[in-house]
Amino acid sequence: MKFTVEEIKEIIKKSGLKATPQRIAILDAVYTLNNHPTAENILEHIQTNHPSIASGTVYHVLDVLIKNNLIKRVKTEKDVMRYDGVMELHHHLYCSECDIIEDYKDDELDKLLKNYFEKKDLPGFNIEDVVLQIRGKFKKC
Amino acid sequence: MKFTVEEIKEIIKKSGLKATPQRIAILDAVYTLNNHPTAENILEHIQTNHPSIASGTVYHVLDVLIKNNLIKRVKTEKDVMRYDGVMELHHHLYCSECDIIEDYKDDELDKLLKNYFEKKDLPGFNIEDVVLQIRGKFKKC
DNA sequence: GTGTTATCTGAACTTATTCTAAATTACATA
DNA sequence: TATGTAATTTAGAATAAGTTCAGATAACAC
Repeated sequence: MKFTVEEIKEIIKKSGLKATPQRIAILDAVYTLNNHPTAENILEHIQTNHPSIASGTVYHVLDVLIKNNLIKRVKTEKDVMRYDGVMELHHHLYCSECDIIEDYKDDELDKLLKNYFEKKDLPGFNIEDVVLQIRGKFKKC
Repeated sequence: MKFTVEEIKEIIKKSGLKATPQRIAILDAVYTLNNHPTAENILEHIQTNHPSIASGTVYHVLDVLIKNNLIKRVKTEKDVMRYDGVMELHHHLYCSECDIIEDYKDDELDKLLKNYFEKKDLPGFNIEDVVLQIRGKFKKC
């Protein structure tokens, strides 16, 4: 997922947000650091070109981007938050050895789940989306 | 899931651990506070009967219980960790309005997933288990 | 170009969790 | 039942992620 600065600016504006350099840099970082970066990772990455962006700004901008559906938080078992710029439905491979979280996408699986949950009614609960946590180990680990 | 103190003691010893009062109280709390408690919730709960258990002990004991497969961490989008005493395979309903995480268990679903992942080979990854994050909203919320 | 309002900065603050060194205790063995 | 020892717990200090705030700055509609 690689966009030009202009494209990122457009994405931000389309959500009704002001396209500040900070927001552009941070959204660009989430797109570029493809492996579900932490706020710390993002801060580090943007510091090369934008040495003066405050860490508080990174957290604040990330929240704004989440509220406007431009990025998502990733569920983990750690107390550091991680972010995801891929908004289309996809699943996650979690490695028990390393911190890498990899995307997993398969239409057959999504159809299977859609079918299942259309038949199955969960009383008292309205489903918005269903994401698989596929836990295991990368062979290289 | 309700056990007597003696039963909990047995569960701990069966894992080769010393059955200290702290471990018994904390594991009991995880079982009793059924809705995926935080360390804070656990500390609060045990303080009634064990006012002197240190908060550091709670964190440490929880780690020990995890390492010995007596409890699990629950993946969330928050920076507070939550714990789960139910070790058999099950899925989770996450509410977007409140902090409740509810268990979801269905054999049909598990069969479906088992089938799918037996056919599908994820190259470079060995699957240990697959848990669904079912995101949505409780009707009461 | 200007004004208004949203946004950003930097530093202080909060809070969950970890660390550490000394004190205590479970339990195997005598 | 008493004892020794290694494991565990304690209390409090340390850490680090994330939040807050008031003043400074800047985006963009006009």
